[in-house]
Amino acid sequence: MSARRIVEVLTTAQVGQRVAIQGWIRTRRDSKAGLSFLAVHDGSCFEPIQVVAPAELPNYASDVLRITTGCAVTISGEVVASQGKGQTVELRAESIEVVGWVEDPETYPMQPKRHSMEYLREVGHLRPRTNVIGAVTRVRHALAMAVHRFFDERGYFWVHTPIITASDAEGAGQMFRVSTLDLANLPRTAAGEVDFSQDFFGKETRLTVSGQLNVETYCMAMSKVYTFGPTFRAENSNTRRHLAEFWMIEPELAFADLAADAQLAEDFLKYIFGALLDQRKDDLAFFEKFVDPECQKRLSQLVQSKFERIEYTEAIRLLEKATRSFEYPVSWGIDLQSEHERYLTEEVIKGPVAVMNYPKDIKAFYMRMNDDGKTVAAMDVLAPGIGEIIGGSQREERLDMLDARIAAMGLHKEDYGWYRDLRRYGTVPHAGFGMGLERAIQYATGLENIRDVIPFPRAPRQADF
RNA sequence: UCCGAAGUAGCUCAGUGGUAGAGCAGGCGGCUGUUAACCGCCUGGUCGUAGGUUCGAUCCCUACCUUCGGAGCCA
Repeated sequence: MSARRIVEVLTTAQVGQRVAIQGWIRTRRDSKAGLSFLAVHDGSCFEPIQVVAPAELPNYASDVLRITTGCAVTISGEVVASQGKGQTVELRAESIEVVGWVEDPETYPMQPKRHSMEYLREVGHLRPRTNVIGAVTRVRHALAMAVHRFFDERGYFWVHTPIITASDAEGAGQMFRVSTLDLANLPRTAAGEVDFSQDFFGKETRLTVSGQLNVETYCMAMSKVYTFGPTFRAENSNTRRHLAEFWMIEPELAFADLAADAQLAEDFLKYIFGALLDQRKDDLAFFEKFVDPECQKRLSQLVQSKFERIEYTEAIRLLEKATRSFEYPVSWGIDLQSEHERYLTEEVIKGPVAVMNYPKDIKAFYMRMNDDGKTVAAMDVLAPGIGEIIGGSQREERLDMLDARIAAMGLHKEDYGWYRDLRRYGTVPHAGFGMGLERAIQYATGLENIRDVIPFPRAPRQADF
């Protein structure tokens, strides 16, 4: 009998059917009525399956009564209607094989009780076995797959932009160095500087902080493209919202302006969160019950809402006439703080909003200069409960304007040779945005610390597992 | 990096200037178609590290390490 996933047994198996399952023990409860109850999970769904193990099993005393949380098992038996409350069907075991024992149950780090998220981070290799991390894993997968479906259905091509880059001019953010040089014995130039010509790539290289500049090259040929991959920041950020390694989604759309970009962002968010609501009811119900009572409501409201659009200048005006006070004072030209964004989306608009056309001095060099000469075609999508969830812009497609921006920001245009070429050869208006996958998962689940929504968090002083 | 808080049993925590307890987990027994089961007994800790004050420190002081929260940066 080949094994079935537990989700199939719970949802599609008929009473009377004989099936086998394989998984890990959550809990064991014994009844002197001559049976034991085993809760078994295999990751396929939130609910474990209840296995009833009768004392008549030949290895009941020798094996079943020694089973502890964490043991791996193969169990075959008959699907029966449950006599107890809490589940409709259960598996009446005809054979139980313990595939892998827990060698020291007393010190097995996972116990059938609620652990703190901090503790689970310390046992990152075992935390996937918990309810909460299992649920995160399924939610993360569902969102990632929805991202790919969304773009695929609309004719976008997934472009695998490089992880390693020789460009140190990608924009803000400290970068990790990539080198095979012997740190204890660095080659030096005559001037005494490190001689990177002897390094693996013959030049200085680092880990990418964004795939955007690279994906723009494919946008200028494939029209609709996106990146979806790991991104790295060497900032010494010690917060619950930052990672040194995270996954980012960056679509880029040719022959498009800022309005089209904002519409794409709206359609995108509604699609991926709608898919999540549809596919992961079990996990979202868990998050709603134990993590964040608002999470499902927040998602369904976003999916059903019409996103507002307001100008940055209008946003400032709304903030200036707010009755409440802010820690950071508001005036035209400032970058919006988290408290400002939350106020706009939660108390003024009461829904998602795209804030458009920001002052040029607080935005990146590649964003398109508006005719007013003061603002650039940037947009941030703000959502209740989180603030900024997406940031994007129309890109500067005019070479002379781009060069002026590069110069004005103290950058060197010779560092942007291939990027400038895109403006010299068949340039077109184009736009795109970026969204951090982990931020989206936090939004969906209500989990407060970003280190709990990525399998193996990388942060300052944290690279375990 | 800055500000604040915390590090006591496998886990979650309580506690006192005279070297420590509870619940859960684990072991044994009892009971029960059980639902993080329940009841009894037992096992289990050089109280983050290094100094200092003191007759004596887990408790007071200093430094360091780590974690958590906030800020900055941002996704």
